[in-house]
Amino acid sequence: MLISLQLDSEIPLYEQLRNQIVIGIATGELAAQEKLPTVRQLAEDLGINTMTVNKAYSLLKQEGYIVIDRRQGAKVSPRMQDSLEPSPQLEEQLQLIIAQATIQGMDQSRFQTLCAQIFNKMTYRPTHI
Amino acid sequence: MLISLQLDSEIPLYEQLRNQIVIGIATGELAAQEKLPTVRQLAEDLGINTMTVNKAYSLLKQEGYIVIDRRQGAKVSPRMQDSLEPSPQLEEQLQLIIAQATIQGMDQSRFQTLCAQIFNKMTYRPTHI
DNA sequence: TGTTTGTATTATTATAAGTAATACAAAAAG
DNA sequence: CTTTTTGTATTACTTATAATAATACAAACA
Repeated sequence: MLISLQLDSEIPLYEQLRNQIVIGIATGELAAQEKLPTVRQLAEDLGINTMTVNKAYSLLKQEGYIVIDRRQGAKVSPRMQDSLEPSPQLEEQLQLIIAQATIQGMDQSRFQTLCAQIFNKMTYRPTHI
Repeated sequence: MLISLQLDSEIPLYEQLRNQIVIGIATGELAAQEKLPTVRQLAEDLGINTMTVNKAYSLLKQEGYIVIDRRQGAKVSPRMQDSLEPSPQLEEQLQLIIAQATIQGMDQSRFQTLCAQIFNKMTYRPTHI
């Protein structure tokens, strides 16, 4: 999986890394059970510090996106829990985005078209038991 | 307009303030041409520093959401420019949100229902010339 | 002429980001 | 058992940002 970091971004490196891995999981570029690079390997590839990668991995682990074995390394979680209701944070973020889009003159139909295009790239399916 | 800040949030105060004003404009709670409180007044009401409010106002001004006269104070911009295409930042943020929603088990139809609910609260309409 | 407005300036404190150098425990391989 | 590789914990340092504080200033209006 290709990861590109913007060093001049206002978004912290560990957060950029976390976000791209989340997107990678959702698009299917990172399959379930797939093994992620080691923190040392990824740090070397990206030219950043080991602890910065570790911070991203720890965050992903805490959020449930990946599972970490001491020796096996980091793997994509087999599946996420189906939340019956959208998380409040998701709703807040979405409200802000829609507010900005509205003020910029984007109407609902164009917004939904954009959403549909993005959804079409998401091949992630929770592994039902 | 009611503004509530979370002091223990990881989101900076000036950014929370900026976000809530943007949402207020989109929902119509803040009408176009409406005068915002002075930085001193708002700072006192919220119990925060004047410069923190000023930072939020400066950001909103820079983004085009409000117009500032030296004596008149801050007003909601009469209208925003209709951007023909969605801004890359909007698309990036939306992609991340949809990725997270997908992994959490939310499908496209439920997502669009949520979007529709939020859109229904947005009464902002650009003032066409 | 005052008063109120946003703003510029300077300083201080606290927190976060990023890097760096190690060290350690667990697990697999030899 | 020994070695190697894994994530992780620790400590330290530098830099940047957030927030507050106390002023001061120029523009605009009554």
